[in-house]
Amino acid sequence: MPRGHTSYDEWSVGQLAERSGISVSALHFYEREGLISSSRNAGNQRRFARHTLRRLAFIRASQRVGIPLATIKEALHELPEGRTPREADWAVLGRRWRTVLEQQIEQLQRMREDLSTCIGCGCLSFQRCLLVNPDDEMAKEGPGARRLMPGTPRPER
Amino acid sequence: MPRGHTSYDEWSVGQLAERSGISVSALHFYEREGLISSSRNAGNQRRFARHTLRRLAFIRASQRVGIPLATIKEALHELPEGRTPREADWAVLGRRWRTVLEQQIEQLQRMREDLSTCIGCGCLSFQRCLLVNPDDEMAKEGPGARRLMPGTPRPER
DNA sequence: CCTTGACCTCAACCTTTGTTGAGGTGTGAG
DNA sequence: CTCACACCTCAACAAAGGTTGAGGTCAAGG
Repeated sequence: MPRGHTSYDEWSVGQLAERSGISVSALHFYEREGLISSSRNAGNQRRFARHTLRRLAFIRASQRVGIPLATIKEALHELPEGRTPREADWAVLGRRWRTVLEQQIEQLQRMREDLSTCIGCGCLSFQRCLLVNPDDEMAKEGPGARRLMPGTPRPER
Repeated sequence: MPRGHTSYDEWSVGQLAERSGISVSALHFYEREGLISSSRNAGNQRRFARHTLRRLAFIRASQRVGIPLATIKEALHELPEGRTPREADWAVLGRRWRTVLEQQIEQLQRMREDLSTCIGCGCLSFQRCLLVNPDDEMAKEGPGARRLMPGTPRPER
């Protein structure tokens, strides 16, 4: 360990990567994108506060739900800037995400319904059910990879 | 309508695009990628069989669930090549997708649980719950945009 | 003293899912 | 006959979410 003096309050990228399971390059990327932040030590190396691990947990969890980084970033910007976020601060975000989650679960359940009723019953409305989904907002999105999230606005099609 | 003679059995890209709500460029793309196929008329224009609309419905529906095109393609290749797929053929795919759907719904529900128990109760295991998700396969995936699907294998990290 | 390991920056590249545009063909209508 | 319109191909670009590599710094251990 070349760069000793492992403080209890600050972690290097390497340590953070190891503890979070997120690669160093991804951490750099997240910092560039403004999802996490760090200070620098005398040798210009990043030092992350301990609570960064929570931000990372939140980021990863949100990604698993299909929320794009840009949206996650917005949410994270609602956390207090100066002090270490408390349980209550996270709870606010948690409640917001719950709503999103519930919508997505509903989406999937509706889809599951469609699959069994439209295909299962042999009716002819198969493609109407699947294709012309009445409350399908995603179809209006622009180019690029599609995600489950209603997502950020994009240029017109 | 310059190119008249609208057969009941074959559609031009334009017609298919209009009926499916999928752009012409996307249809070209799907054909290049082998998700749909067409024959050509005398003037080298694409002619799609009527049942292509069902394939498209299936593709769109699958995408809404977060399944990548490569996986959808594989599934579609299980449809009979020669004849027009029947209800029963689609039902097979439908059942497969149901399984995927159910897994994803479970994923999301577990996540919702985690959010309320780990954040809501104020316990300290927040990041353990969210970050070290025991059956999280996605974390092992490579670069690129992440999707909800367990997905196709990728090069090592 | 020199090597080694962790760190730094910056630019280039990767995949997915398409869109956009340039340049060309074919045909039905006026 | 000419125009407009739908179609064709091929190449380039887009956005998200990173990875990879080149070239350089710094401090500890042999």
